[in-house]
Amino acid sequence: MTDDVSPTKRAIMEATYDALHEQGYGDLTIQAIADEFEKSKSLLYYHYEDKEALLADFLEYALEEFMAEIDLQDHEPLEQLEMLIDATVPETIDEERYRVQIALLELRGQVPHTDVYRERYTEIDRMLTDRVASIIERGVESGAIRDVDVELEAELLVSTILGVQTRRLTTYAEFPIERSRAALFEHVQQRLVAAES
Amino acid sequence: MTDDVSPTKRAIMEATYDALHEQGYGDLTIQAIADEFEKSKSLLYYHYEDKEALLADFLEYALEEFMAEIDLQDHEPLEQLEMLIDATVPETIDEERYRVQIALLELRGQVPHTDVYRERYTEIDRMLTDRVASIIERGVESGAIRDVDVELEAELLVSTILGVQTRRLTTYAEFPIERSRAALFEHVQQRLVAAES
DNA sequence: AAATATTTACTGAACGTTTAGTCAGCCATG
DNA sequence: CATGGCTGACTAAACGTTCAGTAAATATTT
Repeated sequence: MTDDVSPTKRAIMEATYDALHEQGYGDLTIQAIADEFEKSKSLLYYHYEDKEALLADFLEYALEEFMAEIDLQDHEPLEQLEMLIDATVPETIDEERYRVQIALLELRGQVPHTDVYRERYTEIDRMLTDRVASIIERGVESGAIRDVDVELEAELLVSTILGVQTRRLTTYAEFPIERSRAALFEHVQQRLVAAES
Repeated sequence: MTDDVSPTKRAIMEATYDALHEQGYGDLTIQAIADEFEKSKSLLYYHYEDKEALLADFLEYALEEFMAEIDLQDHEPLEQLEMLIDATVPETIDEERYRVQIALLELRGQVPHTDVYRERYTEIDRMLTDRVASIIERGVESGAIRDVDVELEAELLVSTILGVQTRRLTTYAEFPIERSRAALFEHVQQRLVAAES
């Protein structure tokens, strides 16, 4: 959907972001989306069969935005891991990233009751974990990373990142994000970096 | 509320659990709660001013159940940490624990739009982190744990636990819970346990 | 290239249903 | 016979969804 989609559908997705941001998932009505949308409410039904279809598409849209953010360049494995942390748990979080993370948090809560959502989150979780695992694997091969259990380390890192992200979004602003970031970076250093020989 | 509450209010809380479990937060209506409740819908309004008040009370109720689950006995610090992991991320998750965790996951998604929720989750987050920190501190004092940055280690462990919990609940059953548990236990060993001298 | 038909994007008003919330009154117990 | 716990019938507003219709763009015929 990233590029090839009609401007109208894109506008609907943006309106859904805004509505979700203002109302939360519990009060997310078609009317609320329409209110954030320049065109009419009925147009939503021209483009989508029903509310469920619209929201399913929105989740895909939001996940694409998330994946785009962590599209890492060619770098050393250790640098890539640090870039990943920096992208998922940035020191200061701008409006754009904030609304993506909030949206994904809200929709995740709906997973236990919507099978399509569960599939999407499973998919993204696996993609992310595999991505991390392959970075670590490259590091092991090049000698930059110790000969660790690759899958285990990937699981651990992904979980910790998600945990920090979630706690940051759902507690007050005083949440010690610098401490958590430091802990994440140090975690990578201590568990993964090969001892100098 | 754990003990001193009327049976009716308790029944309302249980009905809310069931409704939340069947409908999800998005479709959680007063009627849905009443349907899971032996008595009438109007009675809900006899006991609570409105839906919001009922849900606020429910969150408190659910958080108490959660806290009760991790009420650790007197044990060695390292044992306590392992008990904490075992309570929050059990190998197999029974119905009771599952519905508590699901409920807390769903309500957490609502935090960005409901200040009362944010306060509660901030509170529980802080309590949990402080509890972990004090366990680690005791370990350091007794020499069972290395002389680490206590707050940092507590942050890291709490985040990782939440991350594992969340991923487990929002991906398919194939989620490698054993690997995640192993990683958590190993994490405690490797980062916290004092080297034998 | 003018005239006509068809399709596409879109709207406003309306539909039946469901929602949160009210209220007059009932029925047991003290 | 008063009071606390409780109910069923009710309402106004909000809900998701439909639909008849419009105006502009595009395709087809003449």
